[in-house]
Amino acid sequence: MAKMPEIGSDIHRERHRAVLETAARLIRERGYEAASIQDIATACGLTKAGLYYYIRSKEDLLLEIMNYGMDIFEERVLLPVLEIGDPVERLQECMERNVLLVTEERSREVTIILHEHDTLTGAAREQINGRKKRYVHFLESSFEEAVREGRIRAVNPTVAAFSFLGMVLWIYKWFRPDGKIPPQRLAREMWDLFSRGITP
Amino acid sequence: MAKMPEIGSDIHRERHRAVLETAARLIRERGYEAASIQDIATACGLTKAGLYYYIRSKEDLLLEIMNYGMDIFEERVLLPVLEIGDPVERLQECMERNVLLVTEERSREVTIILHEHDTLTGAAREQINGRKKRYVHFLESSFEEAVREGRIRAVNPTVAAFSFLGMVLWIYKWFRPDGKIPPQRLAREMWDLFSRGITP
DNA sequence: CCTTTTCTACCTACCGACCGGTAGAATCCC
DNA sequence: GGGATTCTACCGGTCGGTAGGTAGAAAAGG
Repeated sequence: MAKMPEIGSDIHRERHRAVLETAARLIRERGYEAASIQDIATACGLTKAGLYYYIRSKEDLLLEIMNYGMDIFEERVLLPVLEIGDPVERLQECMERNVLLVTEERSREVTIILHEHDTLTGAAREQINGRKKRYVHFLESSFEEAVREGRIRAVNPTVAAFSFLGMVLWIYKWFRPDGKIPPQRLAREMWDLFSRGITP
Repeated sequence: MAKMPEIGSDIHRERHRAVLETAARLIRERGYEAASIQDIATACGLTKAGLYYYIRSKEDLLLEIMNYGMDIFEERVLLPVLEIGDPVERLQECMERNVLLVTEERSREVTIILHEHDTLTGAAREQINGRKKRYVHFLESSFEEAVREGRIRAVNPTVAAFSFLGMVLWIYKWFRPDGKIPPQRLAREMWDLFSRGITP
């Protein structure tokens, strides 16, 4: 019976992270089901059995990628805005950071979390769903707070949160890095639209 | 060499449509790659070989489902609003119809088009992309027209179109028919948000 | 009206390829 | 030497797809 190293060395952890990133790239490009373990192993410069030295199973690999992605999201989006006092300014900064996260090349792999939202099962699914829900609740609370303080008009916080998320997260489906709209401008114009609407 | 019936009888066409709808349900529930031909055949009450009497290949089945879905979308959303004179009223009606399309049980299978947006390849993919782009261009033109006529303020039509789409189409990821928000109310509140924004 | 042929709508049985995953040996590096 | 790492070789199962057959209805022929 093969044993998994209980405490990986630094170099092991580094290798493991490299596997996650390579696997994430492939899964984002082809989708989870279409990207086979063989493909992923080859892309990592390993055989299939060699890859299994670093992962427990294909589904666990996906879970690890999603948790890794959520870590990046929280580091680059959620945590930096958490302590902004003004709820409107907080939401604006949050949208800008989130737009940049899903548009910039080096962090686009987080969109696996978006696309494969129904792929995991059981406890793994619940774990990721829990982390996602924290974000939704954060948005809902911020909208509630902004309404309470009279900073925005009385909107339904849930509808506002999911509209916010829809605008921002849908981007991964259509945005092209070589297109006409640079990420920074997209973030600005999207907030302007969300903030003031379309009426004159 | 087996030959496909050139002109299907009415009963054949009806069977074919039933196959599409059953397959669509399965593919929406499990995803295209995860729903096997065997699963689909069994769900249709056929053997695998029997199913192939009605379809040419798995990918062609997906293409047919997407075209079928686009037909329903155009019938229930696009065509009815096409001749509304006022661009703002047109966009509002369009959002409401689109929200209802993706939320109501009997038409939810159209969301396969949304989720599997990168699954098709080659000519099939181009065909569906073409039909999708018609919708994007319709929205962009409507925003342009509304700006030109001074009915809305000067927003970027592309950003407005994709924000509109993001809010509306993201719904399939989170909406639950047994949740707290009925489709009709969601449509109304989402338009209100899109129209007036959040500022007081 | 009855037989013969043709066609529709499936079936059984199978194909080669690939799936995720593993046992156990070989190799590498300290 | 001895653990860490990666290999070869293989497992049973399933994948999309197909060759070829057939029951029964419909059409054609006498």
